[in-house]
Amino acid sequence: MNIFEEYKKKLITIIKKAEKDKLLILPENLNSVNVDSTPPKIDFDISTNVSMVLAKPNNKSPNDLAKVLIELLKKEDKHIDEISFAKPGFINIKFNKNYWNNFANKIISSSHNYGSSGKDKKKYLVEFVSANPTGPLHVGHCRGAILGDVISNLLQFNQNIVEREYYVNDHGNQISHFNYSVYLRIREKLYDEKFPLDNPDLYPGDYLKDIANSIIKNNKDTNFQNFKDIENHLKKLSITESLNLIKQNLIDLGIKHDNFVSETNLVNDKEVEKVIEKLKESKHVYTGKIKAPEGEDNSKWTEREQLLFKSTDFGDDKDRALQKSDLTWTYFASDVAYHNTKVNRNFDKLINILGADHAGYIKRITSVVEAISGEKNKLSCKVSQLVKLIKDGKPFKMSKRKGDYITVEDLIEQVGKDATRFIMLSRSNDVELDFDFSKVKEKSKDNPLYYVQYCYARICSVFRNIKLNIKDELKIKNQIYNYTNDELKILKKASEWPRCVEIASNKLEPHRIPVYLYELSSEFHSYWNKGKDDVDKRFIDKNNKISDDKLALLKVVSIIIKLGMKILGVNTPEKM
RNA sequence: GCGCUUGUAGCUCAACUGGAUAGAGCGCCUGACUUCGGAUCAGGAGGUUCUGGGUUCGACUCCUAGCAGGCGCACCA
Repeated sequence: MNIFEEYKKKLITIIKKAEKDKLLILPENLNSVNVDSTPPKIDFDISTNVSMVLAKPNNKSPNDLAKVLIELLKKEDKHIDEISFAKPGFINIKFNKNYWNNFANKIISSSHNYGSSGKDKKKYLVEFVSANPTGPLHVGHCRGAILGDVISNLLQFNQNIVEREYYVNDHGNQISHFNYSVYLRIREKLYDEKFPLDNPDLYPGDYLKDIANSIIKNNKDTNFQNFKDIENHLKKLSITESLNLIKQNLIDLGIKHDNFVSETNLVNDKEVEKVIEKLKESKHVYTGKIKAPEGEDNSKWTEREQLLFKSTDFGDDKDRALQKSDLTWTYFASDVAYHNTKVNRNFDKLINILGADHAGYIKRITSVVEAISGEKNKLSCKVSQLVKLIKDGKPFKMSKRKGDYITVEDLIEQVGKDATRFIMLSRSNDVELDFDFSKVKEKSKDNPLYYVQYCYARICSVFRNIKLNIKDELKIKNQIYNYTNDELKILKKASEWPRCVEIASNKLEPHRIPVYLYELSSEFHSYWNKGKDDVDKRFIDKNNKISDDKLALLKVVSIIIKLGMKILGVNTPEKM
């Protein structure tokens, strides 16, 4: 139930009828006709730009046109309390009490899906995290993880089918280095050999000691003397160990993937060859040379013939290599194979969440998906920007190589899952995020999460006082309310919720949800405090009774906060 | 050099997918606790939306040319 959308439909019906009656001339399409909420300072409920849009084709000023339209609307719509023209050409409408009664009742009766649009349902695959299985997640991964999870939640809230997937890069050189590092940690433990900390290819982090210990403990019969003999076996063990660390991190963050897809399996199943054959047939793959980038040091550049994907056909600046000089596949090649399996699984839309340092990768992978599927915009990529960690007012640098970074475990332990999620989500994903560790920890009162949770807790406290359970369905016999202007202000905000969800979902911008919830909470807190001076504005009267008007209002606000926080994956405690 | 991305109040960020006088938080100044929970509220100061052009009835938003920061640029993933 989106009141703006409903009104737009109504409006268009009315003006189309007026066209038939030769009262108006309509332009070819009415796409630019909008029905919006009014800015807060304007004391109306909704506004439309229709008279500005129609001004030109009718050769009239918006003002003159508005006079005609206002008369039409007054005649056709019984819910209008007040309607007027405002410069530069808006028509503002205020609804009558009856309208808002119906509105409140509708929200209460549709409490589980208020704001869920359910139109244009699709089947989505969301790939996110996909961090190399070489160790636990760090704070940087965390933002993308939460982003992917909440985008999935949003799409599910709008009744789409969503699969969450993790692509496990368990194949290339980095994994081999990682595996060898685990091996050396095992030798360190078993044969008392020092780990070579100066080798930049190796992973020195302390967690490898834990992995090594665990492998030793669980494989007592294995002889670790010769690396070559056990390399492949050990690789499996190492990957399983580090994936378990990652999975635990994800659980701590409240995230659960449906599938983990292994790169090694794709390679072993010859999926890469299959897709390359397919792309050769469509002339998107050829053998050729790539030029060195200009302006960079290319003294080490050796031009050579190699298998290339023609991504320049799709607007990329150069074609991309599929095969390394040793004739093994590049990361890109197996990712092409992976995306081919995605396309074959018949999803309507694919979504990838990438880290900021992989943004340059987007063009080639969307190109490949277009080449395979023949569909433009089949795959959309979202980049999660860096998280700048700040500790005691100073930037805190991380290095995965040095094993010197804040883990998700630290983060959750110190800040908490809910605060982490809420803060990381409250900024647009393509803006860098300052995450001040000490601030979030110490001054938790300044945290916007608590502002929203507190709003919910206050509502719960009223329910407790009148011996009602917030979780129960609200039963009001006589569903007629008499809201004051202060209360209507909150309902007006509540009416914007479906639009917030719709935009957040269409643009894949979940930060709109926490921003909205904060605003809604703000309206509520403001009203609450008016009760200090004005007894009529308190929810509970002297006799510990509550009016139906106020009870319904509380229920409406609580419903939206609950739904919103659920999308964010954040709790709404009844007491704080 | 090329590509992507960001630039809004002192700081951190929003801005309803082109709308009205650009809004919050923090910080600064002033005020409200015997309360349905002060983790809250009311008010004040604070702006050339990086710059120049363009499209539009209308631009923070779109186009274009710059400026500044970030990320990336074969045989890593």
